[in-house]
Amino acid sequence: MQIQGNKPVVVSKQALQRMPYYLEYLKKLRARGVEFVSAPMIAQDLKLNEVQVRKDLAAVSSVGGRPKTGFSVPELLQNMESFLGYNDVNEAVLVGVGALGRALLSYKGFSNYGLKIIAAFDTDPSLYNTELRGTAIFPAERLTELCARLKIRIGIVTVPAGQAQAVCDMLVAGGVLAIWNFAPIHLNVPPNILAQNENMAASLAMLSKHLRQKLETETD
Amino acid sequence: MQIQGNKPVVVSKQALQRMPYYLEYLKKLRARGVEFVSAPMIAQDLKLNEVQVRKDLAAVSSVGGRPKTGFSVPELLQNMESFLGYNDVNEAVLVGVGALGRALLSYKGFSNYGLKIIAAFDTDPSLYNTELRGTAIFPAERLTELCARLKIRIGIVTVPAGQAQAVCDMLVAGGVLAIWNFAPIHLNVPPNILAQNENMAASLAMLSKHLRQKLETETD
DNA sequence: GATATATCGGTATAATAATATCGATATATC
DNA sequence: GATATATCGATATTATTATACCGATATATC
Repeated sequence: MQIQGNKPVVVSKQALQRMPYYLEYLKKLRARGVEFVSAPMIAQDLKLNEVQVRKDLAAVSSVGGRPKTGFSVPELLQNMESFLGYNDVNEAVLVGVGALGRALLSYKGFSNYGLKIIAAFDTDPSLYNTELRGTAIFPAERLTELCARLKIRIGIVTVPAGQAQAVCDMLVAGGVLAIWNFAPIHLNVPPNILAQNENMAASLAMLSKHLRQKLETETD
Repeated sequence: MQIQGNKPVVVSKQALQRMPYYLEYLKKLRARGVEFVSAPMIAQDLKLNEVQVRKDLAAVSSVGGRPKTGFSVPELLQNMESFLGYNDVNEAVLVGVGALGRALLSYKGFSNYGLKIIAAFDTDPSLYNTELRGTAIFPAERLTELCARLKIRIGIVTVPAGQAQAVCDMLVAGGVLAIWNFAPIHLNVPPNILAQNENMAASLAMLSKHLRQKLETETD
C-alpha cells in the first residue's frame, strides 16, 4: 500500500505487471507528439478493459484525468517511470554465464529499467578474470563475499536448475534482497526476500496447451 | 476444458503455470529414487497450499492418489509431461537474432519442452546464409513464405519493441498459431491466435517495487 | 484382523481481481 | 453563454482463484 496525497492506493500484482505495457505505449504516443490520452483510448489499443486501465492509472498518477480530455501524456509518463522506479539505479550481480547469462549481460536495455549488472559469477575457471561486454567474471565462491562488500541488492540467477537453490542461498547470505530467477524451480527464501521467477517454462506450457487445442479442433 | 475418463477437468491459467514447477520437483524426486509423494508433501516443499496442489494434480493425473500413500512419482511424471505436451515436438521459428535471440538459439534445453527451433530470421544481411548452432538464418522478408511452406505453428519474437507488431503480422500471415513475444509491448493478434508474452519488464517492475519498499522501511 | 490416521476428493467459503453501472463534471460545440 | 457528451471516479457486481472444511477410505500399526 502506498499513500499519495491522502488516499491510499493499492496496486495488485497483476496491475503492476501491466505497467510496463502502459509505459511503452505512452512512449510511443510521445514519439508521435500526442499530448493527451484517455483511459478508453488506451484500453482499446492495448485490448484491456476501460475500467481496469482507469484504475491502473489512478494507482500511479498523482494528478487525475480530465473529462473529455483524459491524461497528459508527458505527466503520465513521468509518473509511471517514477512509480516503477526506473529513474534510480539498482546494482545487480548475475550468476551463471551460460547462453542466457551472456545474453542478459549483453543486453543494453536494462539501464532503461534502472538495472545495472556490475559483476558476473561462474564456476568455470576459464572464465575467471575475463570480461563480457565490460562486466568482469568472478569465481562463484566469491559470490557471498562480494555481494556483501559491494552492498548488492539484486541477484540474477541463470544457472541450471540443480544449482539454483545453492546460488540463491549464497546471494541471500550476501545480503541480496531480491532475486530474479530464470531456473524453472521454486526457490526457498527467507520472508522479506523476493524470489521473482522468470517462468519461461510456464510460457512454453501455455504455448503448448494452446497449440494442442487448436490442432485438436482442426482434426475434429 | 479437458475431458479425462468422464470427469471434466478445468485447468486455470495459474494452475497451468505452476505445472513446470511440479514437473521439475518430480524429476528431482525421481532422481533421488522416491517412489511416492503426497499433496501435502509437495505443498510444503514448494510453499504452496495443500488443496491447491491436490487440485492441480487432479487436473493432470488420470489416476487418483491413495490415502496414506499419495501419488506414484513415475506415474505422475508421465502424466504431467503428456499433459504439458512435452512429448510431441512443435517446430518454431525465431525472429530477431540479437543477444536474446542468440541465447535462445543456443539453449539446448528446449527439446525437453517439446520445442524445436528450425529456422531464424533477421534483417541484417551479414547474417544471411550463416548458421548459429546449426540453425540457418534467413532474411526477414522470407518469414511469411517459409512459415507457410514449412507449416510452422510457433513464432518466437526477439526483435526490438518497434518492430514486434510488424513481425507478428508476418507470422500470422504465415499461418503461425502461437507467438512467444519477448518485446515489452502488447501484440494485436486475431482471435484464435495466442500471443504469449515473456514479460521481463514486468519482472523488473516487481523487483524494483520490492526493493523500494524494503529500502524505504529500512530508513524509517 | 481391528484400530487409528494420513491422505484423498468433493463441496463450501473467502479473497482477489476484473468488469459493469452510474452520477458528476469539465470541455467541446453550437 | 447554453447544451450535449466524453470521460472521470466511485461503488456495485460478477468472475476467477485460493483456501478451508469434512466425510470417505486405504493403509500403516498394533
